[in-house]
Amino acid sequence: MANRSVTSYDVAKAAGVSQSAVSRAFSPKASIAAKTRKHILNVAREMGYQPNAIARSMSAARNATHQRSGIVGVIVTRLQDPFFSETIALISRRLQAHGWQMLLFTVETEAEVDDALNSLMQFKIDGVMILSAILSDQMAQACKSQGIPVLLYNRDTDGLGVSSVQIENREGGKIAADFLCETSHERIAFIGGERDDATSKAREDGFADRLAEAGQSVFLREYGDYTFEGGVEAGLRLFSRHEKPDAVFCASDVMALGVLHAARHQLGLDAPKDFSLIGFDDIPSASWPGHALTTIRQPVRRMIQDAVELLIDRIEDTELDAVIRHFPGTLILRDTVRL
Amino acid sequence: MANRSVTSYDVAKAAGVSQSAVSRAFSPKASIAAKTRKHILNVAREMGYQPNAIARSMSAARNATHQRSGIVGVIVTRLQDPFFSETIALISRRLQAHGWQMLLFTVETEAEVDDALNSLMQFKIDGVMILSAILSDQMAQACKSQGIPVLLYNRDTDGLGVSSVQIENREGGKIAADFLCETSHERIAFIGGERDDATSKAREDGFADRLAEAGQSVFLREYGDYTFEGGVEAGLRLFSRHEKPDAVFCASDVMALGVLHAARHQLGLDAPKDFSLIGFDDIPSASWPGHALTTIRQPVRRMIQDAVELLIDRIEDTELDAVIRHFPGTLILRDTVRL
DNA sequence: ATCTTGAATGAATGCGCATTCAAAATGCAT
DNA sequence: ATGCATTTTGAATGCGCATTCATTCAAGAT
Repeated sequence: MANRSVTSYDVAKAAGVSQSAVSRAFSPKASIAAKTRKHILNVAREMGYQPNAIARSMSAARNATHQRSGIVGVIVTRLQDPFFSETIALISRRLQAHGWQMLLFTVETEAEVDDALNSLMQFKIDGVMILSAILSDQMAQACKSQGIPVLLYNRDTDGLGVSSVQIENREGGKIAADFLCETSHERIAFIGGERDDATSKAREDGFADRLAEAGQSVFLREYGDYTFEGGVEAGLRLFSRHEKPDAVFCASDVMALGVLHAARHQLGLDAPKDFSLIGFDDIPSASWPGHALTTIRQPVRRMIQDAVELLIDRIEDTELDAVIRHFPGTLILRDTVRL
Repeated sequence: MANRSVTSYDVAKAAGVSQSAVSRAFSPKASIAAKTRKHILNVAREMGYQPNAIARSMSAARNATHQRSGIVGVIVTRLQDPFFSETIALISRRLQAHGWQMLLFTVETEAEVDDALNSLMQFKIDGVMILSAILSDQMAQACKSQGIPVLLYNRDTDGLGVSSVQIENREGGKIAADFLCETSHERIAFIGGERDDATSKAREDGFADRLAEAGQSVFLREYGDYTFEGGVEAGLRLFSRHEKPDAVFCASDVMALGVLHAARHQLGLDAPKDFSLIGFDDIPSASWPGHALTTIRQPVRRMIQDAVELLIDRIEDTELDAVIRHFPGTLILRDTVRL
């Protein structure tokens, strides 16, 4: 049943030319008469022929010219998180715009990244983007020796010699701290993602440092696992204390929304009446009228655009050096903080 | 710079065996002495050798045995929609659990599906899943002739002879209608996705039919483009009328949440006090305390599980017939309807 | 009409692997 | 030991394509 698919030889025979001619007809810059090309393309279309991308990349393997598979690997954690799904959607779009395909690998924990990369590498991907996770020295080395450019998105490179595009997490924490100090808050709490997650920690550190500079300290710290439910729980813990915080800074919007919903519907509190709330990311639902969450926005579009371009540039010119690019977050003032 | 990667020949030489032996060492069921295999695997590991999946699938191309690339294509629209991102996350997991990789293609409109599939097919994917979109007869034919199983998720197959896993959209609409009639609502409005989207239409039709059976009719119809903002706009239009609806059924939760936020914060109305509101999908944020949206739940986990298994079964046994599987939606009663 | 030049073409080759086929090695029973 | 059945091994092959190399062809120059 499953027809073996049409090959360039079949088309060649049908068109009365050689296989080389067929190949050339499908190679834009090849030397072939316009008339011949047109004829071949017609025959090919009728037969439903499509060059086999796999074979194509096999064949290309020996020319230094462009041994590309046309596939970029992307490794992501927490895809169900709105921030990441938005990110992936954008990456996908931009990659496609440049003619690349995306092989997407989801992992549960950072520890799985190495394995994921290993699987991906079997496909001889042209490059790889790793979102909010880091790879081991060893894998970084392996990628380098195979000539596969790596781009870390929202994660420090730790001297791995790979490119990176990231939001300034520490600065973001500082912005939040500055704002809360200036508006005379006194019992300022923090809710992180996971206790030892690098991103969360950087936001926490920047936040705590700036608070210290203002003569304050972090009133309470909780961790909400980067989920809505985690935010709810953390919020509940925070406000169950005798002395309640008058401000909460969350390392992600999803958790901040958890705090907001928990406060309103389980604690009978509200922001900004009873406390101020600041999130991080600026996901779409942060701006919904009922939320109006004040947050630190990541310029996602520009970051993704840069990330994709940086990666592609390195794929196309392997001599290029790794680039690290930082983007500042911006405070988006909405209704969850008292002024 | 870019080291040409290690091949099975390199390993063979280093291990003092033939290339065949190396290949066999990496093929679980091949006939090779345990000792030899172990030795080869050791050498390979030291050299950082990984079989090239591309070449592997090239080579396999001639044996009927298993000409697999190990890649499943997935085509999706509106990836930023929480419902789809959750779906993709689940698909990815399940595919990986079965040892498959996912080549993800995002499209803006259904019209792009054919092109997307064409791109994907160049990679000789083993199968393809298309989410909430349909493909042309022609492409369906092309897939069949190339022996690539297709699975449509949440879309009718229209006699295309491909597999499908879908929620019962008409039934879902009926459930909503039944409930609103039984609770004596009288001015029942509907908000669809796009006016001619098949899914939206099926929900609308089931809804309208059942309303008619109960001697009612759809009070007002609006369309919200499946987005939050669209829901807001549609809600605003609905409630700007002199005679306001006392119930609204939305073809998706995201739109329903738009209506809810608009009502509360721009219209000074609330559900269920001033009107009842029912969504569709049961996305995570529908259950957030501040929303507590009554909705028609899709059993996403089971649907995805079935979808992936159905597709893989057909990949592994091409003789299998296409299967169409329907899942019922369930009314999840929360706080946005008056009883 | 002849020569030169560049373009167009086809035959042959190799990318990295799995598999087939035939040869060699091993195990076992006699 | 000897014979036979198995298992293990290596050489050779082809998957579908792009490319190289040598050849042919067309077109302008003299």
